[in-house]
Amino acid sequence: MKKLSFAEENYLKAVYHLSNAGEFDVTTNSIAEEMDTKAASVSDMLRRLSEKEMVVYRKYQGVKISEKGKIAALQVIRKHRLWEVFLVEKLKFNWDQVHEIAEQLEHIKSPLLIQRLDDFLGHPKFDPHGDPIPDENGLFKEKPQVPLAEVEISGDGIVVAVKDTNSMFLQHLDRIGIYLGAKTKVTEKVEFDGSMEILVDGKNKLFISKEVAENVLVTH
Amino acid sequence: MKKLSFAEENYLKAVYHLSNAGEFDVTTNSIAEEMDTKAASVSDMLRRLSEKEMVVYRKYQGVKISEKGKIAALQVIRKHRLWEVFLVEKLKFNWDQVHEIAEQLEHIKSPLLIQRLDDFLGHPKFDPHGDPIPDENGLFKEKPQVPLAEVEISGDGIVVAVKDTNSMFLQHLDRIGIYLGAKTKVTEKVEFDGSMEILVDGKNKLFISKEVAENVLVTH
DNA sequence: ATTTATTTTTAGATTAATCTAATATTATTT
DNA sequence: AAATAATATTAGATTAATCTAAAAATAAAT
Ligand SMILES: [Mn+2]
Ligand SMILES: [Mn+2]
Ligand SMILES: [Mn+2]
Ligand SMILES: [Mn+2]
Repeated sequence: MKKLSFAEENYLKAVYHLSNAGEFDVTTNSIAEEMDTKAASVSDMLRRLSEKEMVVYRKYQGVKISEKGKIAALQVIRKHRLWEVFLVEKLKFNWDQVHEIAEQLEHIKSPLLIQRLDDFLGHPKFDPHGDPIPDENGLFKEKPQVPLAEVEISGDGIVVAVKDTNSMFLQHLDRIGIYLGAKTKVTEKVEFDGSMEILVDGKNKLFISKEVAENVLVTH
Repeated sequence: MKKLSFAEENYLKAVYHLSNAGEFDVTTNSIAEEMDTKAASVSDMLRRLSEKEMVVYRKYQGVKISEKGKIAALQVIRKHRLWEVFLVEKLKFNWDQVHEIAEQLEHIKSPLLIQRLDDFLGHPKFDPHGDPIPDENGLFKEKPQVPLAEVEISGDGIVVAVKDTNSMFLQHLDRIGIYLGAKTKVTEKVEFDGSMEILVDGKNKLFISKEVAENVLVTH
């Protein structure tokens, strides 16, 4: 099994994520949108990934990631998230600055490097956005988590992850004072527009929009 | 100025190194040999780099790196060497294991990343092989250095760099006990084969071959 | 059940990077 | 100075990854 190109790794990651870790079939157009490319390019790449048995592809029917593909995708995801931890923990980047750089670093090929990096970082289990880091075998467990938007009134929680990792969104969270580990209590829910009032760490009263509520994930 | 491809960066680095930092013209064949590729591929790439004004290329006459090209090459070299320091100092790699990985890492594009990495490492001036690390402006100073082979008998020195960074050579140095910072005294020189006897740190008597003597650089 | 719209694939081009084989240029030797 | 050898460039293919436009398949609407 020859090693994958950057493009192939990126496609595999997209298929993995869009299928929710391999559960559903994924459409050509959804991949094109996710990767900001054209459907024609996707079809072509799917044919090639299929020849390498990284995906199960039936023309016009959608694509599923194979076991082999899932293993490869999870290693790329592992690298991405470990590098993000490195950037935040060691190089003092903010969590909104690390994604693009990790997109590059995730393609560095050296199992030993990743093993050493993992050691250096103390085997972190989650990245700066609360996403779980797969181990060498692709295994990981996620924290149970639910969007703030779905928490019932007066419900408590702890922020454990963000769904969107867009830089603007993360900067907004910084500005209003929401961070991983923050304690939340939903004090009011507005039916009309999905916005809500929450209490952060028992002291900061915040009004957050539906968009924010849907993209902040809490556990309790 | 659009950013350079990995291939372009690698060619630029080769031209820079082979020309001894831009002093001489470089031949097509020497680049082909250095990069383990074919002369035809080199000609093609030189034409393209020339269009981008990264090199001054006269067909059949050889190539010189331009000022623009030198700046680009030095930034890649800076990244390569900083990453090597990171791998050795922080991830506990041995100096013979870092080159291939740095060959990949040197192409990551993020000025901020390199600035932060440099901070994190404490602004090192030399890499694990004793090579100087250019600053953000491409400036650096090398230690005065001479191959052990050229040191006269009974001459003292300190090992400051290695000319060859091949893994086998570095492992050999590890085995016989030569390392950066070691104190050397030439105790005997054999005309016949260029080998010599040296005293390391005033206590270890070593016989070293011409090959070793030519690739260990000392200062005094 | 047709027709229409949407989605997906294929056909044909393009660009970067590589190769082999053929040609051209420059250097070296008679 | 001509012949030969060494070096370098071009011509023509190939592969990966992308694109636009055309064709094919599937889904939705009449
Ligand atoms: Mn990310
Ligand atoms: Mn992340
Ligand atoms: Mn190196
Ligand atoms: Mn080095």
